[in-house]
Amino acid sequence: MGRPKCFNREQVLADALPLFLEKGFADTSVQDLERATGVNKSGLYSEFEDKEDLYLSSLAQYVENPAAAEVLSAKPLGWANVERFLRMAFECRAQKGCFVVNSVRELSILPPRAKSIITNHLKRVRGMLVDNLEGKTKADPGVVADIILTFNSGTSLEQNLRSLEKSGERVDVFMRMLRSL
Amino acid sequence: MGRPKCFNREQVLADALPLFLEKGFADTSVQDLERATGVNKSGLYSEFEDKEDLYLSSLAQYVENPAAAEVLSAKPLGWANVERFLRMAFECRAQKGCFVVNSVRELSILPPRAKSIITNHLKRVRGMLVDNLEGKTKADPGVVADIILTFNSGTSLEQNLRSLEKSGERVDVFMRMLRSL
DNA sequence: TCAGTTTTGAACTGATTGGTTCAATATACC
DNA sequence: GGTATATTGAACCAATCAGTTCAAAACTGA
Repeated sequence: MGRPKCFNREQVLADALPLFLEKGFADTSVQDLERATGVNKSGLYSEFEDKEDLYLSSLAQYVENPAAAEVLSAKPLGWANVERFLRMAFECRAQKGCFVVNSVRELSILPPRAKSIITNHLKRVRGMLVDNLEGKTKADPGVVADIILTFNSGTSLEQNLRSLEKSGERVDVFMRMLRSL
Repeated sequence: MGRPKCFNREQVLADALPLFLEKGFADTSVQDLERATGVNKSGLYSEFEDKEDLYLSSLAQYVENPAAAEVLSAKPLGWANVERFLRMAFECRAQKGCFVVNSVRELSILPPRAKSIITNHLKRVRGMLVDNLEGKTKADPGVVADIILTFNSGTSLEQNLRSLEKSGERVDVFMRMLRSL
């Protein structure tokens, strides 16, 4: 044994996340990451291969967050879960949008693994949405799930821009639309 | 008079646009812009103050594009216009999403004027949507317009990620939802 | 206390960034 | 054709980028 490292991988990822979330990959410098995490370059590069690796690890940890999964698998399945899922975008992640959504915008300059992390995650959420919709709508549950995901992406994106006021009413009306199908 | 410049401002903006659209502001270098526009640095810097100015000018020209305005002001106003507007996202801009939507993701590192260009544009489109919805829905037309804009943002964003197959069906179902309100 | 092992901070590298400078060049007008 | 004026390309700049190196420091186990 030697000197123990004075940082914790998961904590570093958690500290890096809001930075990547706000500035994206390209405009976040390693120096920024040092400041935000409190870990020196040599520390970071001993734990992660490069900036891309740190970003991907941060993204991977983000999608492992069980919050969304919990909401969508609460019994009994149904519209109530969908509505809670949509409202999470404003409340739970009241920060600055969703890391996954923001990453999509930068896909073209991110390593290919980013795309697979994101598509896997979306596939999982879509599946859970379908489970909640099965038998609850006359329309194709897959298509409805896609519409919900699209609406959610739009919502997350707009958090970079709009004030969140009155967004509750938007979800109200959107849910009425969904239920009336 | 002296030597006439051998490039055209609007053409430069048009050439720069797909580059900014794909890679965003931060990851597009001036060298990239030279290549894409065929105009040398000194040419670019004689026409534009800096990279931000070029980006903003490109964005401003983009939102002046009359395509969306034409679709939404075709007589008679109504659902058909809304549907055509939503389908434009896949067809007309079959490229890689909407410049406005992609800019939102980068707002935090863009000059403040970007935000005002974008909010102005969204306000205009929202107004035109409301005009098309007035009297056509029992719900608040403003809220419905917001939902349409949110859905459209989501759609544009996902063009960075998904294949466009079956997206037509999504619009079909979404329009049914809207009409049933 | 000391040997062995690991982390750390700071200095360093080469490439690239946005932006400037300026002499050479190309044009228009007379 | 000559002259005034404007554009051009290439060299140049300081700052920053991601990433490396390594000696000094800090810890463990004995």
